[in-house]
Amino acid sequence: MEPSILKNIVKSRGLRQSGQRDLVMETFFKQKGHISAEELLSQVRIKDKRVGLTTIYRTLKLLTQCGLAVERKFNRQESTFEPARRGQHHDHLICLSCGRISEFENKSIETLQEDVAREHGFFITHHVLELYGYCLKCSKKSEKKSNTR
Amino acid sequence: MEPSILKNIVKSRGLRQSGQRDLVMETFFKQKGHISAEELLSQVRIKDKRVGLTTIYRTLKLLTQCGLAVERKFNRQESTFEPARRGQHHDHLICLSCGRISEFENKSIETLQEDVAREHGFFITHHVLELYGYCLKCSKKSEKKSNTR
DNA sequence: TTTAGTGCAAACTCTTTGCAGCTAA
DNA sequence: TTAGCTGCAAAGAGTTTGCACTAAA
Repeated sequence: MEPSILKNIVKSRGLRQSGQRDLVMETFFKQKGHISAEELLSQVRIKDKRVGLTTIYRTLKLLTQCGLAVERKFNRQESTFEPARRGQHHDHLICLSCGRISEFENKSIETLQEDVAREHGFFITHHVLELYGYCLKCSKKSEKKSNTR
Repeated sequence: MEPSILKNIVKSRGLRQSGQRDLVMETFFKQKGHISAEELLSQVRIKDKRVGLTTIYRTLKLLTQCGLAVERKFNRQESTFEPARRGQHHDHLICLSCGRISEFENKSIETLQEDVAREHGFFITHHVLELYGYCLKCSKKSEKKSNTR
């Protein structure tokens, strides 16, 4: 899916195709979840040890600018990136224990957001909705622990 | 309101009362909105030029740990802090043009969030809902500009 | 007198930039 | 041949930490 779009963008912007960039992009789109620059680097370095962090950042920036990647900052300092899926907005559940990130979509919430915006004379371009807490697995674990205590 | 709570915390933790910390806290609770460490420093330095950024960060951390302040990261790298109001959760509208932050509360959205969490077997501890876009003033400005163009 | 608090400078984390060499077109 | 691409090292921004000094109790 992505490769052709990518090649067009690379061409139309007068950019060059390069081995490193191809590898970074390929690796990025192969994984599905949220990945940090550092994590992507170590994935990429499995195939080519010479790639630098700078190239990772530059490629991710390029992808983000083209709308092919989305940058997010959850809890932490560091950014994570995920492949953009056209027209498919979604929000996130972030487990504070295991760090797992799941996604959800809820049209009713978005409608209510628009209502809020209207009341405030505000025009929404985008939003961030992140639910922090504990996933099923981690809730069960801590339940067990507190029972046997 | 806050001073007594503060003094109790300071006492109960074996901390000392100090001029700088008092000034930082006083300045912080006097303003209502969202303020960055850097901004708070310049406010504080109006009254006492010798206070350092370190003290600001240390005091804000203390307040955050005590639950008297809430740290938020909107768009940018830098954190902003706001006085916590007990039991009063609210979410934010952030104008991308003028940077103004307004607040709202919407129980229906929160109920829907709980529904989503239940579906995923997820236990929510807290959430972040930020609506980015343009406030009324800024929308009007850009409208004018594009009309006269 | 003791020990927490302070400011400075240095360190740290994550990200970006300058630069000289490299390489696709 | 000529730009864009690269990795490295250095620089940035925001925040934290080590340290010697100061000051509250």
